[in-house]
Amino acid sequence: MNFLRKLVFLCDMQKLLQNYTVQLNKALFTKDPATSDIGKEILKHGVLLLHEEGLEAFTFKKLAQAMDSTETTIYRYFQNKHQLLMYICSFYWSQLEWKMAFATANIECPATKLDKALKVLVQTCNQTDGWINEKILQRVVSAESGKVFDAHHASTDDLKGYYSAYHSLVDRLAEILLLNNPTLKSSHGLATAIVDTAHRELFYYFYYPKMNDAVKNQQSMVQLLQLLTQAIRSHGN
Amino acid sequence: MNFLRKLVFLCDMQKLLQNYTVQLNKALFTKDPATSDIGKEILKHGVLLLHEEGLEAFTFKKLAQAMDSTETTIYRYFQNKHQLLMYICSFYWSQLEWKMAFATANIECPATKLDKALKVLVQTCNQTDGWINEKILQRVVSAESGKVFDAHHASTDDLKGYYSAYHSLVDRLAEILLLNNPTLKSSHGLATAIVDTAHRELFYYFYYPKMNDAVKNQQSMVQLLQLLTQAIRSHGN
DNA sequence: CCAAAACGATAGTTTTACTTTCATTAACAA
DNA sequence: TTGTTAATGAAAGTAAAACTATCGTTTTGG
Repeated sequence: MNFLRKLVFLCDMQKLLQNYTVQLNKALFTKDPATSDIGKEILKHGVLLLHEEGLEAFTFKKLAQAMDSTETTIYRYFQNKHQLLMYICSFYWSQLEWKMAFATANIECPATKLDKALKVLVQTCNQTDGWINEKILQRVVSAESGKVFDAHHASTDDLKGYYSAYHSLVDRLAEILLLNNPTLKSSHGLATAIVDTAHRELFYYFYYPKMNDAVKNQQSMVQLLQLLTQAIRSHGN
Repeated sequence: MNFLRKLVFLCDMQKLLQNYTVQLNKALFTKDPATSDIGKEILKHGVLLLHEEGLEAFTFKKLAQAMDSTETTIYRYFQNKHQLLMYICSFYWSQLEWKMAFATANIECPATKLDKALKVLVQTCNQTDGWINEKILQRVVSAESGKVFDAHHASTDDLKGYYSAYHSLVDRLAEILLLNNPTLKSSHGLATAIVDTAHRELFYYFYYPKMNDAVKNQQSMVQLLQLLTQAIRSHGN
């Protein structure tokens, strides 16, 4: 793909994503924020405030002030800040899966498909003018998503819905892995490891750039994942 | 190494670890818990209670009750529950580094050294009779350590000390990686990714065993890391 | 045995994380 | 039009968490 085609491709995708909304699983909200203006305001300002304050210092009170509304209203949409964070993460993952699907569509070669999928995982978002700020969204998810995988969950039934966006993304990658090496026995586990690693790399890239020689730049993130790719293809042979 | 020698090795190591204490960095406490009996009680019961309740529901009040002391006393050692969690994680990492050093000592072959180092990372702890319950400690760290890597830290100066145990572990692994492939440019970044991946695998193994086909058993965790190993050795050649 | 540090007991403050109630507005249906 | 319902806002209140302060007692090390 030459430079121009790449540019057209990216613009096309960004345009399509500009007004991206999803119907996420019911375990993620009390009232679906995607169905009302005020719901979207909660998400929009929620992302910005989470970025400024971090999950610990973030409160519904501050959020209500920031979006010029009331605590009561926010509680009508989300049970607590963790549910809101999980919704936001799921939104991101769902969007990421969409990007991955788009980037790998109509590509026959398994190796190319995998390469493109991995690049999507570590691509930094720069779009700041959509109804949700994707650049900030990515930073928030990379910083806080580690906190949503909890060992102390209520019931295992809720779990499926709660993590469905994440799993959907992982599953898509797992399929691409299998295309590259049909003998892989733990494609799902590998896909999980890869997605998590990509998230961690982005986290270091954004917040600890000096701490980690591997993530001085994006190129090195891609390299790390390619290292994984290499291993995947040769595994079992 | 045959079965008997392996057993002797393990027993030896466990004995040495039985009364393991460390002087951890000053950024991790107000008053060093390793220097008093009550400090150790805080750590011991802290681990157990964190395991039962999870970080969210865990409070110093409950901890004080569990160890038959007072909130005030605990606050004399730790500023808040996050600092306590970080201390506990650092304790674990420090111990893990010790195990890694022990397991790889006096081994010349880089490949064997790496293999042993990786196995230490995904080895499940079963010791429950030390002054600290290692089995529970490992579960707590695998469940909660994701929450200590925060993007919203006070000053960058404190950071070095705050994460020094973690980095020390990563550095040791990075050195072993370099022995295996001196051309590696991002040994530190790779080591970070491997340690994190190992942690994640243990987390899935303990808490989501059915969710992830890769971690049905420990063997598959080792396989995943060996897959990484393979890649590391062949990288750049 | 004395001085200093460590600990416990009690009480108090501020903030968070919610819940409750009721009034207002917008929407839409008969 | 009017009546009904859903959505939001405003205000107040509660329970618990997350500390802080004071002071008396115990422990310990020199």
